Amino acid sequence: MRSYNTLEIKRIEDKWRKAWDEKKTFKVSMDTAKPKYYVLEMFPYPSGKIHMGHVRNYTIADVIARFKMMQGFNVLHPMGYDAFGQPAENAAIKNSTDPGQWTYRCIAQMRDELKMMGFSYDWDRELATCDADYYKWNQWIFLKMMGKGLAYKKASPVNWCSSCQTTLANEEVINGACWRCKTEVVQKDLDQWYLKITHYNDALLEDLNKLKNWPSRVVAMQENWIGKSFGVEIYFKIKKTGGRLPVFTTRPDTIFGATYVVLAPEHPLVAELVKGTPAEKAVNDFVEKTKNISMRDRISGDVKKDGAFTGQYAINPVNGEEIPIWIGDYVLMGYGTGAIMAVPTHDQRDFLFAKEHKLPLRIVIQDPANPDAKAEEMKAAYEGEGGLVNSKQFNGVGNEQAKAKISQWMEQQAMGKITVHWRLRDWLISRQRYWGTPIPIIYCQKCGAVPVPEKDLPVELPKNVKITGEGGSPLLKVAEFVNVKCPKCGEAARRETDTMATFFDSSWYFLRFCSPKNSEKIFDQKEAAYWMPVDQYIGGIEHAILHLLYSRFFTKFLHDQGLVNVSEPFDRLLTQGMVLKDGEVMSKSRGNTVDPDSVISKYGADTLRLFILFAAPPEDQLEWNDSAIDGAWKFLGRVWNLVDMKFKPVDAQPSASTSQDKELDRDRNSAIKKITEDLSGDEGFKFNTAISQLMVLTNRIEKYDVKSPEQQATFNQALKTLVILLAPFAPHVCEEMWEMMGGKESVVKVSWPAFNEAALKLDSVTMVVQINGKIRSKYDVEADAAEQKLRDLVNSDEKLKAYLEGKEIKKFIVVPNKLISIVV
RNA sequence: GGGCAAGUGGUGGAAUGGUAUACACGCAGGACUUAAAAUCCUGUGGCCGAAAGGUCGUGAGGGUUCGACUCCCUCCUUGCCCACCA
Repeated sequence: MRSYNTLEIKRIEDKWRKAWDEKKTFKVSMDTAKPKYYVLEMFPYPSGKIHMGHVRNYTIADVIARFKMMQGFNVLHPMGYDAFGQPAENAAIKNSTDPGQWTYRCIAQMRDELKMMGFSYDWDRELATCDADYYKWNQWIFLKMMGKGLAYKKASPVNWCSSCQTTLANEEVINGACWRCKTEVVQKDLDQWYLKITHYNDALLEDLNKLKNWPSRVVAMQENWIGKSFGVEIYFKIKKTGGRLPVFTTRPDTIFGATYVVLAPEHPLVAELVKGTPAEKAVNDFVEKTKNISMRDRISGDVKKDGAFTGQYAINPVNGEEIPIWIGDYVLMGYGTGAIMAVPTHDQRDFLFAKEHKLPLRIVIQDPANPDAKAEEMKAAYEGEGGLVNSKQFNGVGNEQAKAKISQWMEQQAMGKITVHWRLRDWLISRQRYWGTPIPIIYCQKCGAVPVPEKDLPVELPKNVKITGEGGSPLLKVAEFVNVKCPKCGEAARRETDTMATFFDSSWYFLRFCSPKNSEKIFDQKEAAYWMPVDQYIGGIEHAILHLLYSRFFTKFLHDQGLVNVSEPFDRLLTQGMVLKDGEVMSKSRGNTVDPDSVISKYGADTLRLFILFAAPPEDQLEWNDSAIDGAWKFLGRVWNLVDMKFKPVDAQPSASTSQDKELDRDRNSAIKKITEDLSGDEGFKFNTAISQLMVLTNRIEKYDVKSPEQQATFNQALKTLVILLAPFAPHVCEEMWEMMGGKESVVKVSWPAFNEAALKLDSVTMVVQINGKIRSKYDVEADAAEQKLRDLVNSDEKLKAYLEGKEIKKFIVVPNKLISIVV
């Protein structure tokens, strides 16, 4: 008898981790004869220690990977590190170390911790984005995009984080603050590199329809972010100059109700409009004032609508009316044309602005519930539906219908143009930081911005650079990096010193995993054609927009270059829930973390894996519970004891003679069926119920009474099945038990068992009798009993007499093998 | 303001039209032990009842149905995402 205790478990886990490493059990290569399965978790930033969020994410992936291996798939399950980024620089400043050294040290530690969990990675494919042979291909992609006009430089107001001393993408600004450090973001005019993600507006939106196996909320979030809106660009005329003033609206049905026009303070026409007029000073003061307000305050939901009158008028093309031109801080330069027509009666924001500045109102849509409404008496804008009024030839038309009619009419009359506007902006990728991929550009006095020739890639990031955090790219101070010759004309030139946003690195790593060692190409096309798409992707919901949108963009670009044959990278997506402690997200700053290390040293990795999957469905939040983990430990101990003490090799065929034999075989088969379904993921992965089914089978096996060699064979068969089914969840201890039961090779090489439908059939079933919807009796009857037989049973039932006597049976409903429902 | 989830015992959760609370945690009682830990056994939604049994019960209210945690309508609460986007 071998005891089941912490020490023994530690010995077993070490033994099998070593065996997997030495035998390269999880090494995989392309094999067109076998069906492939690519399972991938969002790779970590290597901060050193793994946390429970990682454990949860990677355990989910590992169970799927191992299950698919046992089902006979050729499974690609790689791991790598998203290794560029600011924390390394921050650590460098704090500890005066080199970001590179710090990062590689963290990677080494992280690798050890991942190995402790027993994950089934093909370690030969490991990569880190800070390796030059990885980021070389970042530069390559950048140049390819540039060649297609999809990477370009422009001067524009950008989001600037004064704490991180760098620019940020729109996607990195959360509620007007930096996503990383929560510092308020300010606008700065800078000349920066952009990727033209908007080139793929339509495809990114359209193809969301293909993502049937993504959580609907992620699809909705992306749809929202891309933000397609249909409307009309209406050409107002500026009275003074006769120039054209286009405004964008999604409500052309309200055009006859426009009583003023508002421009964004940043609108290029503002200065020209007021130059030399009495309004000039007031307007310029207002523009200055808005500039100094942070974006966060400007969009803080404050309903007060500030603005200033330009003294100028615009002419409404549909009726020739002259209406005042204002500027207002509620109009944003970044959307539409940066100018709006205001219809205060039917838009709440316009309503508030009109009230604030005493501007006129006119009703053009009649509220059916309040047909005699007076514009002057309105307390709020009416934004509902209704028939048009005060709208000339369109009076009486329903406003939804009027949208189309008026749009078409305006287009015919050349008063405007039917247009589509997008919320999605081009992606700003320049970062004034050191620890990232150098942007492969050389600036020459004569030739301008010259791409570094492909043969000169990678542009290597210089080592031993002093990081001070004092602003400006640290690379600026590295003379031998900056001063180069122009690749075109050979004259002295200057290298770009900004690096790429790290989201660039993670936008295509799943492709590199297909052939990570290829030094000739970004990836081997044949390998990518075989492995892509990722069949199952797993990660946190926090990447619902950023990373997942960028990855889709890159895949579409590389698809268009003919490099990859899929246009969407991830077939199925699972967003796992957060791990909580005491009702709050586990985090260092809250001080409520549980260290996976300490759990592993007490219980082993298998218990941790089992608990984290059992405690909640994968998408839900998971509340950490120190005592509940004992349950997982005890369960593994019970299975262990069965194998250790009750398993006895026997030369006999399984018995099926007694009812308990048949029952055990039925339990075995139904466990196979249920667990196979739960792990298939067709209706979501249900690890928690799969584990409960393993517990049920264990309970049944424990109760089974062995009295003959044949019954020992039945018992052995059930126990072997249990260990096989448990193996993806608790791989170390299952390898050991499999070996104890005579297994010659790794349990992951054993085929996943099939279930026998016939064995699931019950001889007798419990049927429930309902009278008027209430349960009044139960019978054990043979399966598939005829209705007449059930009627006889009901009629002879003494218990039911009280309910049936003297009453007429109106309905007699039989649900086969489940229940009888009687209505009296 | 818009969108998406979710609301079930003391706790995590199960059941997607058919016996609500599977499986665990916790708790209570018992066995083993000098004792404890570990392990094993039994019980465990509320109320009434000695028991048999009855009755109520899945956020609230209504509806469909022989039958509703499940479907429909109205509302409440919580979480997440988006948001002066015209």
